Amino acid sequence: MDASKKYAQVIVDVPSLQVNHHFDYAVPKEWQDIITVGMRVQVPFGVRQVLAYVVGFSDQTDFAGEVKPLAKLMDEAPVLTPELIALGNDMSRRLFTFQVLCYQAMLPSLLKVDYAKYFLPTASLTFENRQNYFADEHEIAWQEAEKQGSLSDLIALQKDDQVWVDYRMADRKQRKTEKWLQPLLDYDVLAQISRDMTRHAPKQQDLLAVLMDLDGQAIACSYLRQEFDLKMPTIRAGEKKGWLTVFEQEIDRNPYADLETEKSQAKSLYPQQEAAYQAVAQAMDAQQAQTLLLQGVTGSGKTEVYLQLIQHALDQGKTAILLVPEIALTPQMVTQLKGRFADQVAVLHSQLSRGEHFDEWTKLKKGQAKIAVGARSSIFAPLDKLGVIILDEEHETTYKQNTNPRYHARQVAKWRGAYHNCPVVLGSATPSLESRARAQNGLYQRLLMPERTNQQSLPQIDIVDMREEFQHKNYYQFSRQLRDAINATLDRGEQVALMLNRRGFANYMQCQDCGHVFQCPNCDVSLTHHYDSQSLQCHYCSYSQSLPQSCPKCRGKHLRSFGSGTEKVEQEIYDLFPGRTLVRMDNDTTRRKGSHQKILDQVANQEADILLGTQMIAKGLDFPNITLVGVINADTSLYLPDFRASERTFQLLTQVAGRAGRGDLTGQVIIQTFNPDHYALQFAQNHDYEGFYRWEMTYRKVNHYSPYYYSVRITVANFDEKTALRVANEIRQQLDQAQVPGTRIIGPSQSALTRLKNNYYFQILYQYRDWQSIQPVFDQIKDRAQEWDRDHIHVGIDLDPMTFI
DNA sequence: TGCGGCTAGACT
DNA sequence: GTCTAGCCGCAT
Repeated sequence: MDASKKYAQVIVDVPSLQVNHHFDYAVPKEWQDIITVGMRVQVPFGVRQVLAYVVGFSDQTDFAGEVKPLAKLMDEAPVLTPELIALGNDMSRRLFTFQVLCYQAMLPSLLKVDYAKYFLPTASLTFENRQNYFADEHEIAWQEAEKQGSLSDLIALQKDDQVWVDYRMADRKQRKTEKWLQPLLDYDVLAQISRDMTRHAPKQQDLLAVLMDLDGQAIACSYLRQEFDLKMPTIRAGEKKGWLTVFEQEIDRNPYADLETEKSQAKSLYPQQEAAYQAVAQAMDAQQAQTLLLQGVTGSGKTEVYLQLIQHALDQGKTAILLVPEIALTPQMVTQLKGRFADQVAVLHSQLSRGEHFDEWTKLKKGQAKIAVGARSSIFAPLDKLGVIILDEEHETTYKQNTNPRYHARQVAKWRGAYHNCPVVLGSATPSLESRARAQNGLYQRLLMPERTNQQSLPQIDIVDMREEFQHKNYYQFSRQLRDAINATLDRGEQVALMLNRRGFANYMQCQDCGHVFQCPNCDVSLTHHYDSQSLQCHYCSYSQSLPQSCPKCRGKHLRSFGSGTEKVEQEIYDLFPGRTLVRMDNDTTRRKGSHQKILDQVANQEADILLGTQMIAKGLDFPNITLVGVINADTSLYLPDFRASERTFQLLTQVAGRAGRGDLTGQVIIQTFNPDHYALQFAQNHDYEGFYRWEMTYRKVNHYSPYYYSVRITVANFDEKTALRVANEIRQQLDQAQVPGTRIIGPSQSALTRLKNNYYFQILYQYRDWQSIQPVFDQIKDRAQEWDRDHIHVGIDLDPMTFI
């Protein structure tokens, strides 16, 4: 017995400030040898039973009250490693959120539990009431009572001691099992039984023969049925005679069982790839927790470098994580990975069922798979001995979670890299300004891959001024130039990809005559059109103006609000290009499982002439026959009320341009815009990331934006507008009073979506330089949030937000 | 005095 | 987050 395991320290599954610390429970003696840190347990918590995570042990407790014992162990093996427990602790403090939410974020949803309550009769329940409420049932689910309207009656009966409430907790984890049999007797004994059998029993004889063959090995019962036509009754009969024993064996679901994979070999690297590979491999060999920024143009062969780095980790007896944006996790990509690493890789993504997700996770946990590939949350893959962590398309904003815990996978990656002494690779053609700047300052090592591996030059990019189209009375969303180019491309038997830029859903106002976009005089971001108040508002500061009638620049009267309304495009394609086949790829058409693959197959088999899609088509598609890429509307992402709007647009355009000319054919790109002179478009046209970086850094510096300043976004929501604003002002005051040097406070201002779910939203933007210095004041705000929450005033803290809507 | 509604604070 | 003891106000 282990005396130091007298008490278990647990974090309960209750996301609330008052219980955001560990509780001590007594460990029953019989569990002291099997319980470990990281297991899930069931504990009595007040009158309820709740789930809790074991985070530590001690042989004494500070708690003065009655220490209750653990109720149940939920796992045979821990689900969290000591590393992940420490990470969750750090994360929660850093992000001003609850520890338990961090643990939940790390685990497959199948490891959550469902809570339920049941009414059960006591001895004093009257006959009449039993007839009335229970009828033939021995218990009534709380939810059921609620539905049938008998809840208040039953609660009354509870007070009268006629019924009691049973609090239950049900594990969602249910392993899929199948029946196996274990032979119990030796060959000689079985042979003897076989000889001694007097009655005519052919099936039994067959069974004995199989058992002799097995030589003590366990086997799936289903195998006996398939191969020897021996069914369960026969086997059960053998069990009764003591020949064998039947047991339930856990099986793995394999979501990719039907995926055909071709074994792929490591390709030889080009010199630029080799140099990048060597730099990372060196850091891996030296066990250095270094961050490397791999800046390679689209088509420069980053993926092959990743694959070989992962191979290097495996060769060292280590493991690896590869993060990709969800959108890039196409069946194509999975096939490629499985081809190289077969069963060594576990792929985690949102289209897997809960069970499948859990099984993939389990493979990592058990060490059956050594490589985790997936979207954001895969950064928590339960792997030991990490050799390398790679984030592909590191600039993608989807790496930041936009619900609590609002973590950024890049930040977590660096934390884990430091823990394991392994390098973190950030790959992108268009790195985030933050990462690029860190490379500039020497915090990251910068690796360049400026050439495409197919030796093709980057595609020619043309910018079309849509204002002119408008003036020539072309009211279609297709310019004459794009129409001609589409026709020419299709006539050559090649394919076209068209991107509809629908980022975000804030509406900005633009003059159709001169392209002028209404912007905030204070903040240098575009104003948002609020339909309810018929005004233009800045939601950084509180600037507001009534809806203008004419353009202040050219006096034109054709003002239009942009942001959505792109449904027409599909119809226009049918009108303008009759007889051509079109496939659409957006959130609506790819939601169903396998539909993504179907669309891609259609394009690959050239069953479709035109691929029309949202941002989705900008990422990771590789079709040699697509030679023309058209961007219908480059502007929508340019005028989001967000200081990163230019950066996003530049990245998006560069990426989508990279889809053209992947094969031997030369690519062409046409970008339609009302703002042909905007620097994001100009730099994208010239494939000039460095130029964009320098220009954008100046803008960020002047306006105190990231990476010069970091920010925290505080949101306040309440059904009453005045209350929300009052609390927002209170918070503003509190921040003012804290007087942290080097900080700036903007707002409160109305959120772009003023009223959502019948709540009014206000936000404050707090710009800071050093997290340590702001921690105290935000801890205070977090503490008060509990009070406000009681009054349904929801205060949220988002560290380094990615959106401002 | 008895009750319903509400809220502060406990939950190991 | 969920629960309850204990408080208030109101009706008896």
